[in-house]
Amino acid sequence: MARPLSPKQQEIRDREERILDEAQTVLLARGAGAVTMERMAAAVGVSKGTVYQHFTSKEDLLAAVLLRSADIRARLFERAASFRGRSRDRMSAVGAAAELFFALYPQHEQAERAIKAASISEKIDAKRAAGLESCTFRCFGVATGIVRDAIASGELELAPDQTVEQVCVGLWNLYTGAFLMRDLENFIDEPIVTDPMSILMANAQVFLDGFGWQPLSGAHDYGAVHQRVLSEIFTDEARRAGLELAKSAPAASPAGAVRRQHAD
Amino acid sequence: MARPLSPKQQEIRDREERILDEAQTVLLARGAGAVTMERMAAAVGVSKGTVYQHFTSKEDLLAAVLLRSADIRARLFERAASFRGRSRDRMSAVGAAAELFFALYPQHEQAERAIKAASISEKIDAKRAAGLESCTFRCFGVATGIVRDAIASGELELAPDQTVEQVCVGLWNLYTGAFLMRDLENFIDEPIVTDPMSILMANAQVFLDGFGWQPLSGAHDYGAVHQRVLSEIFTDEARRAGLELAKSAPAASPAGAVRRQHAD
DNA sequence: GCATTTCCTGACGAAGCGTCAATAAAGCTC
DNA sequence: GAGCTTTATTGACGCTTCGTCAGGAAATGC
Repeated sequence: MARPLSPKQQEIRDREERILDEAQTVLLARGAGAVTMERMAAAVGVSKGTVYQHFTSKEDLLAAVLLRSADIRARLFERAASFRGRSRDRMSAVGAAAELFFALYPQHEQAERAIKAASISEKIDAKRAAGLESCTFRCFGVATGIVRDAIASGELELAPDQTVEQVCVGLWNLYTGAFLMRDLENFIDEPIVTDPMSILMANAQVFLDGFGWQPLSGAHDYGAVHQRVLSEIFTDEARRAGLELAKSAPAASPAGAVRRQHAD
Repeated sequence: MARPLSPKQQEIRDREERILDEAQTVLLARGAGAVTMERMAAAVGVSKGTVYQHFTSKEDLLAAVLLRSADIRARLFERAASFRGRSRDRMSAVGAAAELFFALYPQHEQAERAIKAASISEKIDAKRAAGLESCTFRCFGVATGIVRDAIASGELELAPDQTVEQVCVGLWNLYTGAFLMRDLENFIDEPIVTDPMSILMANAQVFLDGFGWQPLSGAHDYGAVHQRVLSEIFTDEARRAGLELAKSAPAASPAGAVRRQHAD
Protein backbone atom coordinates (compact mmCIF):
# COMPACT_ATOMS: atom_id res chain seq x y z
CA MET A 1 0.00 0.00 0.00
CA ALA A 2 2.50 2.62 1.09
CA ARG A 3 5.70 1.13 -0.25
CA PRO A 4 7.75 3.80 -2.01
CA LEU A 5 8.19 6.35 0.77
CA SER A 6 11.27 8.46 0.60
CA PRO A 7 12.72 9.42 4.00
CA LYS A 8 11.54 12.96 3.42
CA GLN A 9 8.01 11.91 2.65
CA GLN A 10 7.97 9.70 5.70
CA GLU A 11 9.12 12.63 7.78
CA ILE A 12 6.32 14.79 6.41
CA ARG A 13 3.78 12.14 7.10
CA ASP A 14 5.00 11.66 10.65
CA ARG A 15 4.96 15.35 11.21
CA GLU A 16 1.34 15.56 10.19
CA GLU A 17 0.47 12.92 12.74
CA ARG A 18 2.41 14.77 15.41
CA ILE A 19 0.58 17.99 14.61
CA LEU A 20 -2.72 16.15 14.89
CA ASP A 21 -1.68 14.64 18.20
CA GLU A 22 -0.75 18.01 19.56
CA ALA A 23 -3.94 19.63 18.29
CA GLN A 24 -6.00 16.89 19.87
CA THR A 25 -4.25 17.27 23.19
CA VAL A 26 -4.58 21.03 23.28
CA LEU A 27 -8.17 20.86 22.08
CA LEU A 28 -9.09 18.59 24.92
CA ALA A 29 -7.13 20.39 27.57
CA ARG A 30 -7.80 24.02 26.72
CA GLY A 31 -10.45 24.20 24.03
CA ALA A 32 -10.50 25.00 20.34
CA GLY A 33 -9.50 28.59 20.99
CA ALA A 34 -6.14 27.45 22.29
CA VAL A 35 -5.34 25.51 19.14
CA THR A 36 -3.31 28.12 17.27
CA MET A 37 -1.28 27.42 14.18
CA GLU A 38 1.81 28.95 15.73
CA ARG A 39 1.55 26.77 18.80
CA MET A 40 1.19 23.67 16.66
CA ALA A 41 4.19 24.72 14.61
CA ALA A 42 6.31 25.28 17.68
CA ALA A 43 5.21 21.98 19.18
CA VAL A 44 6.62 19.99 16.28
CA GLY A 45 9.55 22.31 15.66
CA VAL A 46 8.63 23.89 12.34
CA SER A 47 7.43 27.29 11.28
CA LYS A 48 3.87 28.36 10.77
CA GLY A 49 4.14 28.28 7.01
CA THR A 50 4.94 24.60 7.11
CA VAL A 51 1.85 23.82 9.09
CA TYR A 52 -0.15 25.55 6.37
CA GLN A 53 1.38 23.09 3.92
CA HIS A 54 -0.47 20.34 5.74
CA PHE A 55 -3.73 22.11 6.49
CA THR A 56 -5.29 24.90 4.51
CA SER A 57 -6.72 26.62 7.58
CA LYS A 58 -7.22 26.22 11.26
CA GLU A 59 -10.66 24.76 10.62
CA ASP A 60 -9.11 22.30 8.22
CA LEU A 61 -6.72 21.21 10.95
CA LEU A 62 -9.60 20.66 13.34
CA ALA A 63 -11.44 18.78 10.62
CA ALA A 64 -8.42 16.52 10.23
CA VAL A 65 -8.44 15.81 13.95
CA LEU A 66 -12.10 15.04 13.58
CA LEU A 67 -11.63 12.76 10.60
CA ARG A 68 -9.12 10.65 12.43
CA SER A 69 -11.51 9.93 15.26
CA ALA A 70 -14.56 9.72 13.01
CA ASP A 71 -12.96 6.85 11.19
CA ILE A 72 -12.21 5.11 14.45
CA ARG A 73 -15.81 5.57 15.48
CA ALA A 74 -17.10 4.07 12.27
CA ARG A 75 -14.83 1.09 12.80
CA LEU A 76 -16.07 0.66 16.35
CA PHE A 77 -19.65 0.69 15.07
CA GLU A 78 -18.86 -1.89 12.45
CA ARG A 79 -17.20 -4.15 14.98
CA ALA A 80 -20.14 -3.71 17.33
CA ALA A 81 -22.54 -4.86 14.64
CA SER A 82 -20.65 -8.12 14.42
CA PHE A 83 -21.70 -9.01 17.95
CA ARG A 84 -23.37 -12.41 18.01
CA GLY A 85 -26.80 -12.07 19.43
CA ARG A 86 -30.32 -10.96 18.72
CA SER A 87 -30.91 -7.79 16.74
CA ARG A 88 -31.54 -5.67 19.79
CA ASP A 89 -28.42 -7.01 21.46
CA ARG A 90 -26.48 -5.90 18.43
CA MET A 91 -27.99 -2.43 18.59
CA SER A 92 -27.05 -2.28 22.25
CA ALA A 93 -23.53 -3.18 21.21
CA VAL A 94 -23.52 -0.18 18.92
CA GLY A 95 -24.65 1.91 21.86
CA ALA A 96 -21.75 0.56 23.88
CA ALA A 97 -19.43 1.48 21.02
CA ALA A 98 -20.75 5.04 21.04
CA GLU A 99 -20.18 5.38 24.77
CA LEU A 100 -16.75 3.88 24.55
CA PHE A 101 -15.86 6.23 21.77
CA PHE A 102 -17.03 9.20 23.74
CA ALA A 103 -14.95 8.09 26.70
CA LEU A 104 -11.82 7.49 24.64
CA TYR A 105 -12.07 10.51 22.33
CA PRO A 106 -13.82 13.18 24.35
CA GLN A 107 -12.49 15.88 22.07
CA HIS A 108 -14.41 14.59 19.08
CA GLU A 109 -17.80 16.12 19.67
CA GLN A 110 -16.15 19.28 20.88
CA ALA A 111 -14.16 19.62 17.68
CA GLU A 112 -17.21 18.93 15.59
CA ARG A 113 -19.20 21.68 17.22
CA ALA A 114 -16.28 24.09 17.10
CA ILE A 115 -15.87 23.60 13.38
CA LYS A 116 -19.50 23.79 12.45
CA ALA A 117 -20.17 26.70 14.76
CA ALA A 118 -17.80 28.79 12.69
CA SER A 119 -19.81 28.46 9.52
CA ILE A 120 -16.92 27.66 7.25
CA SER A 121 -17.45 24.60 5.12
CA GLU A 122 -15.44 26.29 2.36
CA LYS A 123 -12.36 26.51 4.54
CA ILE A 124 -12.06 22.77 4.76
CA ASP A 125 -10.34 20.60 2.21
CA ALA A 126 -13.02 18.98 0.04
CA LYS A 127 -11.54 15.52 0.37
CA ARG A 128 -11.51 15.77 4.12
CA ALA A 129 -15.08 17.01 4.21
CA ALA A 130 -16.14 14.11 2.03
CA GLY A 131 -14.29 11.70 4.30
CA LEU A 132 -16.12 13.04 7.32
CA GLU A 133 -19.47 12.66 5.65
CA SER A 134 -18.66 9.15 4.64
CA CYS A 135 -17.82 8.21 8.24
CA THR A 136 -21.20 9.44 9.36
CA PHE A 137 -22.88 7.44 6.65
CA ARG A 138 -21.01 4.34 7.70
CA CYS A 139 -22.28 4.77 11.24
CA PHE A 140 -25.83 5.29 10.08
CA GLY A 141 -25.47 2.39 7.70
CA VAL A 142 -24.56 0.04 10.53
CA ALA A 143 -27.55 1.16 12.54
CA THR A 144 -30.08 0.95 9.71
CA GLY A 145 -28.76 -2.49 8.82
CA ILE A 146 -29.47 -3.74 12.30
CA VAL A 147 -32.93 -2.24 12.31
CA ARG A 148 -33.69 -3.91 8.99
CA ASP A 149 -32.45 -7.23 10.35
CA ALA A 150 -34.70 -6.76 13.34
CA ILE A 151 -37.69 -6.21 11.12
CA ALA A 152 -36.78 -9.17 8.92
CA SER A 153 -36.53 -11.44 11.95
CA GLY A 154 -39.85 -10.23 13.33
CA GLU A 155 -38.29 -8.89 16.52
CA LEU A 156 -39.26 -5.38 15.56
CA GLU A 157 -42.50 -4.39 13.94
CA LEU A 158 -42.80 -0.72 13.05
CA ALA A 159 -46.12 1.05 12.93
CA PRO A 160 -47.17 2.20 9.45
CA ASP A 161 -46.06 5.76 10.10
CA GLN A 162 -42.72 4.78 11.59
CA THR A 163 -39.54 4.36 9.58
CA VAL A 164 -36.20 2.63 9.91
CA GLU A 165 -34.58 6.02 9.65
CA GLN A 166 -36.63 7.29 12.57
CA VAL A 167 -35.26 4.67 14.94
CA CYS A 168 -31.69 5.49 14.01
CA VAL A 169 -32.17 9.24 14.14
CA GLY A 170 -33.79 8.96 17.53
CA LEU A 171 -30.93 7.00 18.99
CA TRP A 172 -28.42 9.30 17.39
CA ASN A 173 -30.18 12.35 18.81
CA LEU A 174 -30.41 10.80 22.25
CA TYR A 175 -26.69 10.11 22.25
CA THR A 176 -25.47 13.39 20.80
CA GLY A 177 -27.82 15.27 23.10
CA ALA A 178 -26.38 13.47 26.09
CA PHE A 179 -22.83 14.09 24.96
CA LEU A 180 -23.61 17.75 24.44
CA MET A 181 -25.10 17.97 27.90
CA ARG A 182 -22.08 16.34 29.40
CA ASP A 183 -19.74 18.77 27.68
CA LEU A 184 -21.78 21.82 28.55
CA GLU A 185 -21.97 20.80 32.18
CA ASN A 186 -18.27 21.33 32.58
CA PHE A 187 -19.09 25.01 32.59
CA ILE A 188 -21.71 24.97 35.25
CA ASP A 189 -20.77 24.92 38.88
CA GLU A 190 -23.66 22.85 40.11
CA PRO A 191 -24.46 20.28 37.47
CA ILE A 192 -28.08 19.72 36.58
CA VAL A 193 -27.64 16.02 36.23
CA THR A 194 -25.43 13.77 38.26
CA ASP A 195 -24.37 11.23 35.66
CA PRO A 196 -25.67 11.84 32.14
CA MET A 197 -23.92 8.76 30.80
CA SER A 198 -25.56 6.09 32.89
CA ILE A 199 -28.91 7.78 32.40
CA LEU A 200 -28.23 7.68 28.68
CA MET A 201 -27.83 3.93 28.59
CA ALA A 202 -31.09 3.45 30.42
CA ASN A 203 -32.91 5.89 28.17
CA ALA A 204 -31.72 4.24 25.00
CA GLN A 205 -33.36 1.05 26.20
CA VAL A 206 -36.54 2.89 27.10
CA PHE A 207 -36.59 4.34 23.61
CA LEU A 208 -36.26 0.93 21.98
CA ASP A 209 -38.95 -0.42 24.30
CA GLY A 210 -41.15 2.33 22.92
CA PHE A 211 -40.91 0.73 19.49
CA GLY A 212 -41.69 -2.66 20.99
CA TRP A 213 -38.34 -4.04 19.89
CA GLN A 214 -38.15 -7.56 21.32
CA PRO A 215 -37.06 -8.63 23.78
CA LEU A 216 -38.16 -5.68 25.90
CA SER A 217 -35.79 -4.44 28.56
CA GLY A 218 -38.00 -5.85 31.28
CA ALA A 219 -37.56 -9.33 29.86
CA HIS A 220 -33.86 -9.28 29.11
CA ASP A 221 -30.80 -8.12 30.98
CA TYR A 222 -29.25 -5.51 28.71
CA GLY A 223 -26.80 -4.55 31.41
CA ALA A 224 -25.35 -8.04 31.06
CA VAL A 225 -25.32 -7.68 27.29
CA HIS A 226 -23.38 -4.47 27.72
CA GLN A 227 -20.82 -6.25 29.85
CA ARG A 228 -20.53 -9.08 27.33
CA VAL A 229 -20.03 -6.60 24.50
CA LEU A 230 -17.27 -4.89 26.42
CA SER A 231 -15.47 -8.07 27.30
CA GLU A 232 -15.97 -9.92 24.02
CA ILE A 233 -15.70 -7.19 21.41
CA PHE A 234 -14.07 -4.19 23.06
CA THR A 235 -11.73 -5.77 25.58
CA ASP A 236 -8.89 -3.46 24.81
CA GLU A 237 -10.91 -0.30 24.41
CA ALA A 238 -12.81 -0.89 27.65
CA ARG A 239 -9.56 -1.30 29.50
CA ARG A 240 -8.20 1.86 27.99
CA ALA A 241 -11.37 3.72 28.90
CA GLY A 242 -10.89 2.57 32.47
CA LEU A 243 -14.18 0.72 32.69
CA GLU A 244 -14.19 -2.21 35.05
CA LEU A 245 -15.14 -5.38 33.29
CA ALA A 246 -17.37 -7.31 35.62
CA LYS A 247 -16.85 -11.07 35.26
CA SER A 248 -20.53 -11.79 34.85
CA ALA A 249 -22.06 -9.95 37.73
CA PRO A 250 -25.47 -8.89 36.40
CA ALA A 251 -25.32 -5.19 37.15
CA ALA A 252 -22.03 -3.87 38.28
CA SER A 253 -21.94 -0.10 38.08
CA PRO A 254 -23.08 0.31 34.51
CA ALA A 255 -20.19 2.38 33.25
CA GLY A 256 -19.48 5.72 34.81
CA ALA A 257 -17.66 6.87 31.72
CA VAL A 258 -14.25 8.16 32.59
CA ARG A 259 -12.29 10.83 30.82
CA ARG A 260 -8.95 9.79 29.49
CA GLN A 261 -6.24 11.06 27.21
CA HIS A 262 -6.44 9.13 24.01
CA ALA A 263 -3.74 6.55 23.56
CA ASP A 264 -2.59 4.78 20.43
CA MET B 1 -40.61 49.04 38.93
CA ALA B 2 -38.78 51.20 36.42
CA ARG B 3 -40.18 54.59 37.26
CA PRO B 4 -37.37 57.10 37.59
CA LEU B 5 -35.67 56.82 34.24
CA SER B 6 -33.82 59.84 33.08
CA PRO B 7 -33.81 60.38 29.30
CA LYS B 8 -30.17 59.44 29.24
CA GLN B 9 -30.74 56.20 31.09
CA GLN B 10 -33.60 55.36 28.80
CA GLU B 11 -31.35 55.96 25.84
CA ILE B 12 -28.73 53.63 27.26
CA ARG B 13 -31.29 50.96 27.90
CA ASP B 14 -32.69 51.25 24.39
CA ARG B 15 -29.25 51.07 22.95
CA GLU B 16 -28.53 47.84 24.76
CA GLU B 17 -31.63 46.32 23.24
CA ARG B 18 -30.62 47.51 19.81
CA ILE B 19 -27.18 45.99 20.22
CA LEU B 20 -28.76 42.70 21.22
CA ASP B 21 -31.10 42.85 18.24
CA GLU B 22 -28.22 43.43 15.90
CA ALA B 23 -26.11 40.69 17.48
CA GLN B 24 -28.99 38.26 17.19
CA THR B 25 -29.53 39.09 13.55
CA VAL B 26 -25.88 38.78 12.62
CA LEU B 27 -25.49 35.63 14.68
CA LEU B 28 -28.29 33.99 12.81
CA ALA B 29 -27.32 35.20 9.39
CA ARG B 30 -23.56 34.80 9.49
CA GLY B 31 -22.56 32.95 12.61
CA ALA B 32 -20.89 33.87 15.88
CA GLY B 33 -17.65 34.72 14.14
CA ALA B 34 -19.31 37.61 12.35
CA VAL B 35 -20.50 39.18 15.58
CA THR B 36 -17.69 41.66 16.20
CA MET B 37 -17.76 44.40 18.75
CA GLU B 38 -16.88 47.00 16.17
CA ARG B 39 -19.70 45.93 13.88
CA MET B 40 -22.16 46.11 16.74
CA ALA B 41 -20.89 49.55 17.66
CA ALA B 42 -21.23 50.80 14.11
CA ALA B 43 -24.71 49.32 13.81
CA VAL B 44 -26.06 51.41 16.66
CA GLY B 45 -23.88 54.44 15.94
CA VAL B 46 -21.48 54.43 18.87
CA SER B 47 -17.85 53.56 19.31
CA LYS B 48 -16.44 50.26 20.43
CA GLY B 49 -15.64 51.51 23.90
CA THR B 50 -19.29 52.23 24.54
CA VAL B 51 -20.29 48.70 23.65
CA TYR B 52 -17.85 47.53 26.29
CA GLN B 53 -19.76 49.58 28.80
CA HIS B 54 -22.72 47.29 28.21
CA PHE B 55 -20.94 43.97 27.88
CA THR B 56 -17.64 43.01 29.43
CA SER B 57 -16.60 40.85 26.48
CA LYS B 58 -17.81 39.42 23.25
CA GLU B 59 -18.82 36.26 25.05
CA ASP B 60 -20.75 38.34 27.53
CA LEU B 61 -22.63 39.91 24.65
CA LEU B 62 -23.52 36.51 23.27
CA ALA B 63 -24.55 35.40 26.73
CA ALA B 64 -26.87 38.39 26.89
CA VAL B 65 -28.45 37.40 23.60
CA LEU B 66 -28.83 33.95 25.04
CA LEU B 67 -30.36 35.14 28.27
CA ARG B 68 -33.04 37.07 26.47
CA SER B 69 -34.22 34.02 24.60
CA ALA B 70 -33.65 31.64 27.49
CA ASP B 71 -36.12 33.63 29.52
CA ILE B 72 -38.64 33.49 26.73
CA ARG B 73 -38.19 29.74 26.52
CA ALA B 74 -38.75 29.30 30.22
CA ARG B 75 -41.94 31.33 29.93
CA LEU B 76 -43.12 29.20 27.01
CA PHE B 77 -42.50 26.07 29.06
CA GLU B 78 -44.42 27.48 31.98
CA ARG B 79 -47.34 28.41 29.76
CA ALA B 80 -47.27 24.98 28.17
CA ALA B 81 -47.55 23.31 31.55
CA SER B 82 -50.79 25.16 32.13
CA PHE B 83 -52.43 23.25 29.30
CA ARG B 84 -55.62 21.56 30.48
CA GLY B 85 -55.36 17.86 29.90
CA ARG B 86 -53.85 14.68 31.16
CA SER B 87 -50.28 14.61 32.35
CA ARG B 88 -48.90 13.28 29.11
CA ASP B 89 -50.84 15.87 27.13
CA ARG B 90 -49.19 18.53 29.22
CA MET B 91 -45.76 17.05 28.58
CA SER B 92 -46.56 17.06 24.88
CA ALA B 93 -47.45 20.71 25.22
CA VAL B 94 -43.98 21.35 26.62
CA GLY B 95 -42.58 19.55 23.61
CA ALA B 96 -44.59 21.82 21.35
CA ALA B 97 -43.19 24.78 23.22
CA ALA B 98 -39.66 23.55 22.64
CA GLU B 99 -40.25 23.15 18.92
CA LEU B 100 -41.92 26.51 18.68
CA PHE B 101 -39.05 28.11 20.49
CA PHE B 102 -36.56 26.51 18.17
CA ALA B 103 -38.47 27.76 15.16
CA LEU B 104 -38.80 31.30 16.50
CA TYR B 105 -35.31 31.69 17.97
CA PRO B 106 -33.07 29.52 15.83
CA GLN B 107 -30.00 31.42 16.96
CA HIS B 108 -30.41 30.29 20.56
CA GLU B 109 -28.81 26.87 20.44
CA GLN B 110 -26.18 28.20 18.13
CA ALA B 111 -25.23 30.95 20.55
CA GLU B 112 -25.19 28.52 23.43
CA ARG B 113 -22.77 26.21 21.70
CA ALA B 114 -20.62 29.09 20.52
CA ILE B 115 -20.25 30.44 24.03
CA LYS B 116 -19.58 27.17 25.76
CA ALA B 117 -17.25 25.96 23.03
CA ALA B 118 -14.95 28.84 23.87
CA SER B 119 -14.36 27.69 27.44
CA ILE B 120 -14.74 31.04 29.05
CA SER B 121 -17.19 31.06 31.94
CA GLU B 122 -15.04 33.74 33.59
CA LYS B 123 -15.56 36.15 30.75
CA ILE B 124 -19.26 36.35 31.39
CA ASP B 125 -20.89 38.63 33.89
CA ALA B 126 -21.73 36.58 36.97
CA LYS B 127 -25.27 37.90 37.16
CA ARG B 128 -25.93 36.95 33.57
CA ALA B 129 -24.48 33.48 34.05
CA ALA B 130 -26.69 32.98 37.07
CA GLY B 131 -29.70 34.16 35.08
CA LEU B 132 -28.97 31.63 32.38
CA GLU B 133 -28.69 28.83 34.86
CA SER B 134 -31.92 29.81 36.48
CA CYS B 135 -33.74 29.69 33.13
CA THR B 136 -32.55 26.14 32.60
CA PHE B 137 -33.72 25.19 36.06
CA ARG B 138 -37.11 26.69 35.38
CA CYS B 139 -37.44 24.55 32.27
CA PHE B 140 -36.40 21.41 34.08
CA GLY B 141 -38.65 22.34 36.95
CA VAL B 142 -41.67 22.48 34.67
CA ALA B 143 -40.86 19.07 33.24
CA THR B 144 -40.19 17.35 36.55
CA GLY B 145 -43.39 18.82 37.93
CA ILE B 146 -45.39 17.21 35.15
CA VAL B 147 -43.67 13.87 35.61
CA ARG B 148 -44.45 13.97 39.31
CA ASP B 149 -48.07 14.79 38.57
CA ALA B 150 -48.17 11.84 36.20
CA ILE B 151 -46.89 9.52 38.88
CA ALA B 152 -49.28 10.94 41.45
CA SER B 153 -52.23 10.37 39.12
CA GLY B 154 -51.14 6.82 38.33
CA GLU B 155 -50.74 7.54 34.63
CA LEU B 156 -47.04 6.89 34.89
CA GLU B 157 -45.44 4.18 36.94
CA LEU B 158 -41.67 4.17 36.94
CA ALA B 159 -39.66 1.00 37.41
CA PRO B 160 -37.64 0.86 40.64
CA ASP B 161 -34.44 1.81 38.84
CA GLN B 162 -35.99 4.67 36.90
CA THR B 163 -36.15 8.25 38.12
CA VAL B 164 -38.16 11.38 37.42
CA GLU B 165 -34.93 13.03 36.42
CA GLN B 166 -34.25 10.34 33.85
CA VAL B 167 -37.46 11.04 31.96
CA CYS B 168 -36.72 14.74 31.77
CA VAL B 169 -33.08 14.28 30.83
CA GLY B 170 -34.04 11.85 28.11
CA LEU B 171 -36.51 14.23 26.54
CA TRP B 172 -34.07 17.09 26.86
CA ASN B 173 -31.34 15.06 25.18
CA LEU B 174 -33.65 13.95 22.40
CA TYR B 175 -34.60 17.54 21.68
CA THR B 176 -31.18 19.12 21.92
CA GLY B 177 -29.72 16.29 19.85
CA ALA B 178 -32.31 16.90 17.14
CA PHE B 179 -31.70 20.65 17.20
CA LEU B 180 -27.97 20.06 16.96
CA MET B 181 -28.49 17.74 14.01
CA ARG B 182 -30.66 20.27 12.29
CA ASP B 183 -28.06 22.99 12.74
CA LEU B 184 -25.17 20.82 11.62
CA GLU B 185 -27.04 19.74 8.53
CA ASN B 186 -26.88 23.24 7.17
CA PHE B 187 -23.27 22.47 6.42
CA ILE B 188 -23.79 19.26 4.57
CA ASP B 189 -24.80 19.27 0.96
CA GLU B 190 -26.88 16.14 1.02
CA PRO B 191 -28.65 16.00 4.34
CA ILE B 192 -28.71 12.70 6.17
CA VAL B 193 -32.24 13.17 7.33
CA THR B 194 -35.04 14.80 5.48
CA ASP B 195 -36.95 16.45 8.29
CA PRO B 196 -35.42 16.07 11.75
CA MET B 197 -38.19 18.06 13.34
CA SER B 198 -41.17 15.90 12.47
CA ILE B 199 -39.15 12.81 13.32
CA LEU B 200 -38.40 14.41 16.64
CA MET B 201 -42.05 14.77 17.57
CA ALA B 202 -42.70 11.14 16.77
CA ASN B 203 -39.64 9.98 18.70
CA ALA B 204 -40.57 11.91 21.79
CA GLN B 205 -43.83 9.98 21.88
CA VAL B 206 -42.01 6.69 21.34
CA PHE B 207 -39.77 7.56 24.26
CA LEU B 208 -42.70 8.24 26.55
CA ASP B 209 -44.37 5.04 25.37
CA GLY B 210 -41.19 3.28 26.50
CA PHE B 211 -41.94 4.36 30.08
CA GLY B 212 -45.51 3.19 29.70
CA TRP B 213 -46.83 6.69 30.29
CA GLN B 214 -50.61 6.47 29.77
CA PRO B 215 -52.33 6.88 27.45
CA LEU B 216 -49.91 5.32 25.00
CA SER B 217 -49.52 6.97 21.63
CA GLY B 218 -51.36 4.10 19.96
CA ALA B 219 -54.42 4.87 22.06
CA HIS B 220 -54.46 8.63 21.86
CA ASP B 221 -54.02 11.14 19.08
CA TYR B 222 -51.08 13.24 20.18
CA GLY B 223 -50.98 14.94 16.81
CA ALA B 224 -54.36 16.39 17.64
CA VAL B 225 -53.12 17.38 21.09
CA HIS B 226 -50.26 19.18 19.43
CA GLN B 227 -52.68 21.10 17.25
CA ARG B 228 -54.83 21.98 20.24
CA VAL B 229 -51.80 23.22 22.14
CA LEU B 230 -50.80 25.43 19.25
CA SER B 231 -54.24 26.91 18.77
CA GLU B 232 -55.20 27.24 22.44
CA ILE B 233 -51.96 28.20 24.13
CA PHE B 234 -49.58 29.40 21.46
CA THR B 235 -51.87 30.99 18.90
CA ASP B 236 -49.68 33.96 18.36
CA GLU B 237 -46.36 32.14 18.44
CA ALA B 238 -47.54 29.48 16.00
CA ARG B 239 -48.65 32.16 13.59
CA ARG B 240 -45.31 33.90 13.88
CA ALA B 241 -43.49 30.64 13.33
CA GLY B 242 -45.46 30.17 10.14
CA LEU B 243 -47.07 26.90 11.20
CA GLU B 244 -50.47 26.31 9.70
CA LEU B 245 -53.03 25.73 12.37
CA ALA B 246 -55.22 22.93 11.09
CA LYS B 247 -58.81 23.39 12.24
CA SER B 248 -59.06 19.90 13.62
CA ALA B 249 -57.72 17.78 10.81
CA PRO B 250 -56.05 14.90 12.62
CA ALA B 251 -52.68 15.02 10.95
CA ALA B 252 -51.99 17.97 8.79
CA SER B 253 -48.30 18.22 8.01
CA PRO B 254 -46.98 17.95 11.51
CA ALA B 255 -44.91 21.10 11.58
CA GLY B 256 -42.15 21.53 9.09
CA ALA B 257 -40.48 24.07 11.29
CA VAL B 258 -39.77 27.19 9.34
CA ARG B 259 -36.94 29.60 9.88
CA ARG B 260 -37.89 33.14 10.59
CA GLN B 261 -36.30 36.30 11.74
CA HIS B 262 -37.38 36.93 15.26
CA ALA B 263 -39.95 39.62 15.68
CA ASP B 264 -41.05 41.53 18.75
C1' DG C 1 27.94 18.25 -9.29
C1' DC C 2 24.56 20.85 -11.12
C1' DA C 3 19.68 21.90 -12.34
C1' DT C 4 15.12 21.52 -11.01
C1' DT C 5 11.70 20.86 -8.05
C1' DT C 6 9.94 20.83 -3.67
C1' DC C 7 9.93 22.46 0.96
C1' DC C 8 10.60 25.83 4.67
C1' DT C 9 10.89 30.28 6.79
C1' DG C 10 9.64 34.44 9.15
C1' DA C 11 8.25 39.03 8.19
C1' DC C 12 3.99 41.19 6.80
C1' DG C 13 -0.84 42.92 6.27
C1' DA C 14 -5.36 42.47 7.88
C1' DA C 15 -8.62 41.85 11.47
C1' DG C 16 -10.31 41.42 16.01
C1' DC C 17 -10.23 41.93 21.21
C1' DG C 18 -9.99 44.66 25.13
C1' DT C 19 -7.83 49.01 27.48
C1' DC C 20 -7.26 53.65 28.76
C1' DA C 21 -6.14 58.51 28.91
C1' DA C 22 -8.28 62.28 27.11
C1' DT C 23 -12.58 64.50 26.02
C1' DA C 24 -17.51 65.42 26.03
C1' DA C 25 -21.85 65.30 28.06
C1' DA C 26 -25.02 65.06 31.88
C1' DG C 27 -26.33 66.07 36.50
C1' DC C 28 -26.17 68.99 40.63
C1' DT C 29 -25.93 73.07 43.51
C1' DC C 30 -26.67 77.61 44.35
C1' DG D 1 -27.00 79.48 34.02
C1' DA D 2 -22.08 79.23 36.05
C1' DG D 3 -19.26 76.28 38.04
C1' DC D 4 -18.21 71.82 39.79
C1' DT D 5 -18.65 66.74 39.94
C1' DT D 6 -19.82 62.59 38.07
C1' DT D 7 -20.69 59.75 34.34
C1' DA D 8 -20.38 58.49 29.44
C1' DT D 9 -17.85 58.36 25.06
C1' DT D 10 -14.18 58.16 21.99
C1' DG D 11 -10.61 56.21 19.10
C1' DA D 12 -5.83 55.29 19.11
C1' DC D 13 -3.00 51.67 21.04
C1' DG D 14 -0.98 47.10 22.29
C1' DC D 15 -1.64 42.53 21.71
C1' DT D 16 -2.89 38.19 19.48
C1' DT D 17 -4.01 35.43 15.60
C1' DC D 18 -4.86 34.24 10.84
C1' DG D 19 -3.20 33.35 6.40
C1' DT D 20 0.22 34.88 2.55
C1' DC D 21 4.36 35.10 0.02
C1' DA D 22 8.99 36.25 -1.67
C1' DG D 23 13.22 34.55 -0.91
C1' DG D 24 16.28 31.08 0.74
C1' DA D 25 17.30 26.02 1.97
C1' DA D 26 17.05 21.33 1.08
C1' DA D 27 15.91 17.29 -1.48
C1' DT D 28 15.68 14.97 -5.87
C1' DG D 29 16.89 13.74 -10.57
C1' DC D 30 20.31 13.04 -13.94
